[in-house]
Amino acid sequence: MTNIFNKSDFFNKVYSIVSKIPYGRVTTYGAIANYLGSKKSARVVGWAMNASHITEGVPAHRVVNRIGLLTGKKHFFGINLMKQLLESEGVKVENDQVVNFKNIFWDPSLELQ
DNA sequence: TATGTGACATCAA
DNA sequence: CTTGATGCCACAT
Repeated sequence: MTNIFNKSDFFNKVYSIVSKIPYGRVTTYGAIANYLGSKKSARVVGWAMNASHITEGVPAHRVVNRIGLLTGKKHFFGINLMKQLLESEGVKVENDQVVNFKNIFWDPSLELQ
């Protein structure tokens, strides 16, 4: 695979990982940050998502916080968009929280290999 | 250069 | 259970 990260690694790494999230699965900011080596850098992952609206191939709706809460939904076009996208993939969302989150959680450090 | 903010996570009280 | 504080890194002003 071609490495697009030369200097600003974090952002591009985040994009790379997020774009690899399988259909119908979700992951967390912390999991990504942890995979990148800094477990406490989850905020930067969030920042990357914030800038991802200009980056294609980044399904930011598949990234939620550690409890499966759609904290970033308000940053989408509409409030319902994030939920709609997830539900259209088979991910059930109730009260802005992913149902069976544990079940569909996708951990890059475990499954990306 | 310094300060503040943020789609988070974790711990202490 | 809730609230507050701290760490982390990039970006905006």
